[in-house]
Amino acid sequence: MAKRVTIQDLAKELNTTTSTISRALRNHHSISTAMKKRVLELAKIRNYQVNSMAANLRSGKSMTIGVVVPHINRDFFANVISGIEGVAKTEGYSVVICQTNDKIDKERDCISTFLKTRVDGVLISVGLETDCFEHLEQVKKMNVPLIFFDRVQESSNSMTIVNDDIEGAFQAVSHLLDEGYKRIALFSGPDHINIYRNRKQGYLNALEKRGIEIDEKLITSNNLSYEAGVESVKRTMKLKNPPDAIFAAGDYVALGALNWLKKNNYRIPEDIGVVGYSNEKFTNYISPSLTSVDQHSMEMGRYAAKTFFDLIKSDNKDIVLNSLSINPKLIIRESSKRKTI
Amino acid sequence: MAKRVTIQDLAKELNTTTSTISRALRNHHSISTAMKKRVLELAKIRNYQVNSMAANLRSGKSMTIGVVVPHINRDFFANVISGIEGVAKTEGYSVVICQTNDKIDKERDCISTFLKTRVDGVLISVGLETDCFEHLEQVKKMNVPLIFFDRVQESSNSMTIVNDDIEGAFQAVSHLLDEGYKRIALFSGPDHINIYRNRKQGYLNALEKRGIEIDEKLITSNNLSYEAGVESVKRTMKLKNPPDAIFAAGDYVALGALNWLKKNNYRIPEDIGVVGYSNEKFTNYISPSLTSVDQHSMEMGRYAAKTFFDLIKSDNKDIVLNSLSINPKLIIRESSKRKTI
DNA sequence: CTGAAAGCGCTAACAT
DNA sequence: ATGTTAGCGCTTTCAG
Repeated sequence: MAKRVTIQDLAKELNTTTSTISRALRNHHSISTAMKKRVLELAKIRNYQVNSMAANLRSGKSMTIGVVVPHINRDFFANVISGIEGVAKTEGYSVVICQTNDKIDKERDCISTFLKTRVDGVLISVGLETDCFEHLEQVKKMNVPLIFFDRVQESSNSMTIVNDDIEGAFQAVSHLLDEGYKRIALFSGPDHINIYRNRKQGYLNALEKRGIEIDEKLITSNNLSYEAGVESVKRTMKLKNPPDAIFAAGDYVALGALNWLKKNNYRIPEDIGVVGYSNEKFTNYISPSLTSVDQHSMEMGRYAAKTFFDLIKSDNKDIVLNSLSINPKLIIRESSKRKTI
Repeated sequence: MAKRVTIQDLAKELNTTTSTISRALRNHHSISTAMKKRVLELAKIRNYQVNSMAANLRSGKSMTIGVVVPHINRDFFANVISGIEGVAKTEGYSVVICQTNDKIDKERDCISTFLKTRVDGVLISVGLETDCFEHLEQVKKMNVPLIFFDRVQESSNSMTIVNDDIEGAFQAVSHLLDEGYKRIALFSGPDHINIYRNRKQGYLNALEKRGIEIDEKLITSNNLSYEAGVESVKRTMKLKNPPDAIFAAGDYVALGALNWLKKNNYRIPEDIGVVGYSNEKFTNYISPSLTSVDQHSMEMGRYAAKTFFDLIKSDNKDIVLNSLSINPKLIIRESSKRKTI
């Protein structure tokens, strides 16, 4: 690798010192306009690029936020990331993304890398497997701001940006009831993850409010994959008393269920209603289109990033920061709309 | 931010020097096992984390690969990234991802950030807008290895990892002809992007081979979005002599077309066949399921990463590295299978 | 407005 | 097997 141009090279060429070059490049007020102009011009000609490693080592900041998500190829997470990137950019920060595939080992690796590379903050949505938080305790121990979004560590006193998942699920299930469905199954995820426990709670609340008895047989917990949806619906529909609607805590699991139902000649929404969660783009593209709960993912990302910047800018680190909860929004589509019957 | 533990702290505590600590931590052969043990133990107790910024500044390597892709929420790119990450990890490298949303401005930003942070190499799939390559010339000017995958800069003499898109398209269109379709429309992307020009070429070759005349009216170029698919199919089906099949150079544009056709009561594949490209996961989940061309995305990522490591390990930088072309694979699904008619 | 000098935390010759 | 020393490229007091 050829030698890169440094501020020393520029200094030598302009018969000045590195301090002046450094200041000029960063538009410091105490440098004459004439000098700034000369420096900027030469920098351009010589194709100078600041060495962030050196700058950051010196300043003690990496100007980088680390983001940990289970899967980057989900619209929900991709949108959150876009939200984060937008805010980060205006602050001159860059965003480093790391995906865990819901594996706790990969999550540990990500955190470890972030700690070594000295990211200035970690924004994370934990994986399905994550029920132990030592690796995250490390982050706090090293005084790196840690902000959770969507899937959070509740035992922590860190900032969290979440949806009101109880409300989202409540709306979804209430909507199904409004449409005349009587026996609603729940496909959810592991209870140790806040969002799934809350979506279950919303489901329970909605049924309770209408005085409908809970049937534990209709409640399934799985990993929310497409395949899990196929599996669960197959089992559930075999019950003596099968459901006439399914509320799934994720869009992929809902899709698996929906496709199995179609293949087995159930009419949707006439015979059975289906509602998903997260409002992935495909929900709008399949047929019947899938009713789902939108989580304002981009907003969530923006808030998470803003929270980080508020945190590092506040001089009083001891203030108790409230967690933020965003109201989700039910998007009603064909898979649950049988009012006309 | 509290002071982080440094090797100096460890050195002081063990009454030795930073060199010894540094060597012990990196398992240098000239350090006694006893000392290594002491150092490792203390490091663990004190929760020491190497400061990569300092280490990299000193060693002149960042141990980081920068990956630039148009969209992270596409299965194709997500899989390529997974492939890259896998190889990178075995080499002790980390991967930094940056998405451009197909915008050239964002692409420039990404490259600029990567150059500043001194990534050791750049792997890129260029955006739809990218028809000017100054920002990429910069990379080469700074002697940073630059490797293209899928969407490449052809004028460059950099390494490229691509599919044989001509072959992929040829197979797809030949398959449609085999199924008895006569008038096949092409929805492709801008001609200045290699993959779209090649997929068009494959389409032309397949028709030519069967002695079918090309009808320019059946050839559309758009941005390959879902919406573009809707728009294009609507226009194309209004032709006096509409097509009985569509070969789309992307899955999303194919999906837009397919949904519009369904909504307008065309039977697929009976009335009209549809084939997409990239084998996104959803192609398997929609109905009718969508025939598509698999690009061996994960493999492509692995090769791209391997190429990078080969490059930095080879002492003779002047060897001419051949570009790599991977054979795509047609996955036949319901949307094009009407043989039984 | 500009320069001199120290040092961020680590690595790697070059000693011993 | 360990220590000494210099320095990666930059920022930032402190001096002038």
